[in-house]
Formats: sequence, C-alpha cells, structure tokens
Amino acid sequence: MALRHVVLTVLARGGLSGYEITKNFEAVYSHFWRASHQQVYRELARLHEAGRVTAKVVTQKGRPNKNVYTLTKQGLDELREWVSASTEFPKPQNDLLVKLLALGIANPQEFRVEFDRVAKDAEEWLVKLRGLQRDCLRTRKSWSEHDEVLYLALRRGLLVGEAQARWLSEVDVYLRKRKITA
Amino acid sequence: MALRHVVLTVLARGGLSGYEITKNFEAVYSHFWRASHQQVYRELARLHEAGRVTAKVVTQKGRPNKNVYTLTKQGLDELREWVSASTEFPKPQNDLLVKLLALGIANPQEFRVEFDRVAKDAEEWLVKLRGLQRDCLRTRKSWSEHDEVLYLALRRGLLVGEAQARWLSEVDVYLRKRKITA
DNA sequence: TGCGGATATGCAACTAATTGCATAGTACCC
DNA sequence: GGGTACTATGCAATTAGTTGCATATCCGCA
Repeated sequence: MALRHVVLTVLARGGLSGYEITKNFEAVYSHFWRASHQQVYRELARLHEAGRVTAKVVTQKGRPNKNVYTLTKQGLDELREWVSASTEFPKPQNDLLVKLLALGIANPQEFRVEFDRVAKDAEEWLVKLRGLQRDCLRTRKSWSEHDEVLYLALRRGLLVGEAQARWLSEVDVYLRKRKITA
Repeated sequence: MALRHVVLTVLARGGLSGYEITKNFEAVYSHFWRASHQQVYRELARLHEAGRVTAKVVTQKGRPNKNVYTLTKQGLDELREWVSASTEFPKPQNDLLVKLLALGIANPQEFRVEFDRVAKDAEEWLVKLRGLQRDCLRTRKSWSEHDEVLYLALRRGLLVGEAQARWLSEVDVYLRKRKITA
C-alpha cells in the first residue's frame, strides 16, 4: 500500500487539495512517483473514510472551490509507523529483457527499431535529469532538508538511469554481434 | 499486460506445465521476473481461453498428472507482435525515497535500523548476482543464444543493483550528516 | 455569446497483482 | 499408519492501478 503513504507524506508538509497533490506529483515527484488524479482522489477519499485526514472546503476567487485535506493525529501515527516498518524489495521486472528472450521467434529488424527508440528515450531522460541536477546545485547553499531529500531523489534517478543506459549499450553490442542493425 | 507475454515467451521454447513455468521463474528468471503459481495458472487459463495455447494432459508415474501447454500459431503471432510493439517506460517508484521525505516527522533511529537492513539486503543481492556471474562465465564457450540473453539479464541485475548500492551509500552519507546513526 | 483551456472533482468499469485457502497424488521416513 | 515434503492445480477475496467518461467553475478571447 504505497500510494496511501505517499499521499500521507506530502500532506505531512501541510494541507493540500487533491488537485495540488496531483500537480505536485507531476512537477516535483514525477521522476520517482507517478499517480493519476483519479488515483489521488480515490486515495484521499479512503484516507478520509479512515480518519487519517480531515477535509475542509476552501472557497476561492477566480477558480472553483477546493477540498483541502489535513493530516490527523491518526494519519501522522500511521505514517510514522510505516516509515519504520520493513521496506519491500523493488521488483526486477523488465519488459525489454523478455523481448530479448523472445527474439528468436520475432522479427529482429522490427525489434531493432523499437530498441533504438527505447535507447533514445533513456538518453533523453538522462539529459533531462542532468539538467535538473545543474539547476539544483546552483542553489545548494540555501537548501532545506526537504530540498536535500529531493536532491537524493534526483541522484537515484541519475544512478539508476545511467545503469540502464550502460546496460542498453551492452545489449547493443550483443545485437550487433548478431547482425541485428537498424 | 506483461505476464501474458512472459508466459508466451517461455512457452515459445517448448511445451511446459504451469508448475514447470513457475519453477522456471523461481530458478532461472527470479532476478528479472517474479510471479506466483496462482498468477501463472490464471494466465494459462486465459491464454487457453483465447486460443493462444493448447493444453494436453500428460500422465506421469510417481507424481500427479500435469497439463502441458503449447503455443498455437495465434500465440506465436501475438508474441511476435508484442516484441515489435512499443515498450513501456519503467516506473521510477521507490518506497525508501518516500520514507526519506517523511523522515522529518518519523523516528530517525527506527528508520536507521530499517535503512541498514535494506542496505544489507542490497549487498547480499549483489553478492549473489556476482556469484551467478562467475558460474556463468566459466561456461562461456558453450553458450547458446538463450544463454547469452540470460547473461544479459544478469548484467542488468548487476548494473542496476550496483547503482542502487551506490545510491544507498549516498543516502548513508546524508543520514550521518544529520547524525542519524544506528 | 460561445469556445477553448486551466482548475477542480469524481464515478464506473476493467485489468492486474496479492493473499489465503483448498485439494490431491506420491514418496519417504519412523 | 501417521507425519512431512514435494509435485500439481486452482478458486475466491482483496487490493492496486488504469482508462474512459462526466461534471462544474472561471477566465480570456473573438
């Protein structure tokens, strides 16, 4: 039950509406957590039902009203408990690898096109993260603790992304050896 | 719909029973795909329903009978199509990172214990993969194409695992800086 | 006044994954 | 004969995630 705790975590920094949480996910957390607005609203409804958050309608000018959710003591307790609880081992699932295993019966040329697209995406992802890192480091002096952790999130994206890119280049060597070229 | 294609892929190498597929997952594929026997049996039932596989009861001596599933032309076509189709970008979700974000309101000592456990698991995982790599490389001369791809699977596990370990050591530095020690 | 776009929320249906449980044959040991 | 373990299959309930659709407010623009 991960999304539940992610939502509790973002609410721990202050009350937010479902919409604001979703926008936060897209803007700040997108390189380590993704969730659709439907998921967020449903999760908020559940948390409210379970007494982990309180809801308050805030009237706005110039835009529709919003429901601002705030952690209750129970919500805070549940989050605290979760942080200390055991963490699941991340799933090693990878689609591209399965495709490599099925390559024997597939059309290698067509696969090569798809492989190149994946490799290009991986490179672009890395370029994007490196850009973010540069922007981040410029303000290093004035980081809050939250900024520090966001930087660690970025580091994780970079390290894992670089590993993936290196792996893709090893796969490329293998494909060339098998004369599977674009 | 990934498991479906994983099952098709393993069946492409020859007919197998649900039990054999499950055992295969545990023994050979466990470091890049995991699925419970319940998942496998259900997926086989769906594939059978959809005409992607045929089933044949094989009577055995000394053990219960089994259902051996074999790919049909339709199954082979679906697999071929999937291999060339576009691949989803892997999810960057990570629990430990969320826990770091929630650290401000949690018990740092308790988190440290859990963090150390995760780091230890990551190290053990790497040791296991390095052992597998050594065993693998010993027989390099006589590798089939399938063995080559299994080696690529191992390489992926190693590269990603090493990235994760490096990230954990960066997190460790951060935790020490904040005087969060075991 | 009507249209597109951002803000804001949510239901319903579907698909996928997890967990717990149930069954049954055989082998081997004590 | 009873207990344990391995082979072999599967249902049912729950939880999680995805996709499509629906609704409503407000702004700016033509």
